[in-house]
Amino acid sequence: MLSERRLEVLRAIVQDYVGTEEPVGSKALTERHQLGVSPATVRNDMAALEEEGFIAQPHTSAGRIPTDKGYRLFVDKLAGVKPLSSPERRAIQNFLDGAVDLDDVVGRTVRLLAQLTRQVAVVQYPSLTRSTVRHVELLALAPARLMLVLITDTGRVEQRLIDCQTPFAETSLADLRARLNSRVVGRRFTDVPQLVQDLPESFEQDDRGTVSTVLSVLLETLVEETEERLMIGGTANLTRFGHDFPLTIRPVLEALEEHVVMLKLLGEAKDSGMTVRIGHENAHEGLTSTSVVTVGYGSGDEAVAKLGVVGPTRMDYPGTMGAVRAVARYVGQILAES
Amino acid sequence: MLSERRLEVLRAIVQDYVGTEEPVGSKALTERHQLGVSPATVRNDMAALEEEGFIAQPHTSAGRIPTDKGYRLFVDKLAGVKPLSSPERRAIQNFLDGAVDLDDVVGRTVRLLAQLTRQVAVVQYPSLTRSTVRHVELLALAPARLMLVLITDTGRVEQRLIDCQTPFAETSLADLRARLNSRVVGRRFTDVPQLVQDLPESFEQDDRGTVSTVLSVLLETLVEETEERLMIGGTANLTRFGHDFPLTIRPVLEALEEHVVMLKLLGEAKDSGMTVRIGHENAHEGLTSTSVVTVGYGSGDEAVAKLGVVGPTRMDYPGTMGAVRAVARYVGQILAES
DNA sequence: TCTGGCACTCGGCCCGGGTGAGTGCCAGGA
DNA sequence: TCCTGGCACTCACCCGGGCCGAGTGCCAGA
Repeated sequence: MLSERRLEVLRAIVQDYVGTEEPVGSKALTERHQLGVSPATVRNDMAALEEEGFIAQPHTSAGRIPTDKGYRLFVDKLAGVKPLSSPERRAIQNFLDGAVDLDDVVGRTVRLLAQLTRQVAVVQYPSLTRSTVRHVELLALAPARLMLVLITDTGRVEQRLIDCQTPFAETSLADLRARLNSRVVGRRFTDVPQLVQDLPESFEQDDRGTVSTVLSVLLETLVEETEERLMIGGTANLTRFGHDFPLTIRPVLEALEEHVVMLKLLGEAKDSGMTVRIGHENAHEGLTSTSVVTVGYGSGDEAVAKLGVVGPTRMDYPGTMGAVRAVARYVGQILAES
Repeated sequence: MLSERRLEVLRAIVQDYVGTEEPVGSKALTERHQLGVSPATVRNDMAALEEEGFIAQPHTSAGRIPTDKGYRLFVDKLAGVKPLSSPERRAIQNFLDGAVDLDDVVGRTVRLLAQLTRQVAVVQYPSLTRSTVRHVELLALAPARLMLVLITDTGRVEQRLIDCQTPFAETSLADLRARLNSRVVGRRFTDVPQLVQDLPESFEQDDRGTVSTVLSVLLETLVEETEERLMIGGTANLTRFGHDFPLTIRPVLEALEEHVVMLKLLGEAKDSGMTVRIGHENAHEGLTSTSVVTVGYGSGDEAVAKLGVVGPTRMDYPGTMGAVRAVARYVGQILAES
């Protein structure tokens, strides 16, 4: 295994490279860090680190830069999570407290995270799958035209139009509304199908068709809307990516716009705790030169969605992880209050 | 005024420059276009065009490139709007027909427009100001907690939580709901304040406070949500912008993320017909090297919102204008159907 | 008014030398 | 055994000079 000092050298290399964005050499290292040994010794350590694949040289006679494997070791063994300063915490709280509805909460979170980390922020809307029903509303827009409105405990609202074959009496509508709500309010979305299964039978012959239609639209909505939504911001920070722009940035922008891709990415992360995926650890090929830091957040103990940032592999991991974790906590609090 | 031929030369310069992205010289021009004159003559014309500020030289002994003023003349006098091919039209219609709700319509429109023009697409959600009310719903979530849901004729839904000081009987709630709807359904949002002004007076003393609260939240929602929303896509196309990346692209990304800025931009455009703002004609300084093509769209005769694209000043104006106009028409149709 | 000719300009490219950061290796010392 | 100073070597980068060619402006003649 690598000696203590070699790990220390790796840490120093990562820190310097993240700071300067330039390959770091042995002399510069000994000058900037108190390693207690000479450049020559560091060179030997570097040779060993390179042998093991933790660092690499862009070309002969250049300094070293960390590889994905090197960052991985750094994140796992060498880096802590840097807590935010109190002013930063206060700023977060103040900023999030001003939110008026769910869209606003998510929007503010994205902006906050992007600004704090100076990277691209990704925030998933609270998932319907893990949410519960706050209310189901049925409105008659016209004699044979209904609107279904679904409200979740996280404040999300979904609506659907329903065209019925036959008109539906206002009293029956009120009846259906009441029965539907008494069954599903407070229940999880995943349980709804079972809970409403036998509902049509309890209605009169004439209304059964319409009731079935309404239920099928409701179930459809549940399935469709289980596809999660997300919001992305801070893409301007991509310009701080590196020198060789167009080629690096383009696939990243494309991946970010494909929400399906991003959702898959979030889905692959652990449900609880922080996940860091570095460079080629990301399956999507547009993101192989980026690192993704994600964490779950929720209104209670349980995570209802995830948020995170996408940045260059040469990012400030401790700082980023600290910011991501802190933001997730505060968003959780805000959601719990509303 | 400029002679016919000089205009022709300008047109040729714009076309070639847009195609090649390189300064165009007199010889190349005569070779690629049937101008019927020699390079020397063209040089004289170019000198005149430069004198008038329509074209410029990046440096001595280089070809000419159009200035903003040159593009302006091109768009106003020389360029038509290129209609789309029938396959393209069919593709648009097919793609948009699959949309299930308003979010989906807007989302698909953005993607479509971005793909068609290979530029950044901006689509504004149908405006509340110019919309009419389809339905107002009031739900009792708890004895002293209501939810207000506002549904527009374009399918947009807004909701707000209301905390009341005193509980509100279900019958009063139904009463309020009915009276509210009978007054505002089918009316324009801007007319709502007047229409509900005297509503509290018609209620019993006990309920007046709550009714007032509800109304004030309703009016607040109208004001707040008159701030329009928009969706943006195709930012990956920014990478095709030019050679000198980071500096060009960064302010554009920043402007695009500031929805307020973009909304202002759309607001400055004409309500009907197509608007093209070229380079420095855009007030926001992040966008002075871009051109913005916008057009209003709506479910009926009247425009309810705008959409458009943001691209480099050296864009294919006829093609872009054709695509923007066509998409706007089809979106209008889709909205009218729903 | 257009044309061909001509001299001129200047950015881009290639080449070659100098510079310096950084390396690998080795022999000597703790 | 491990660390250190010394040394030769490599190679990216910078800089200046020279060549090339596209493109220009001007002018005299048709």
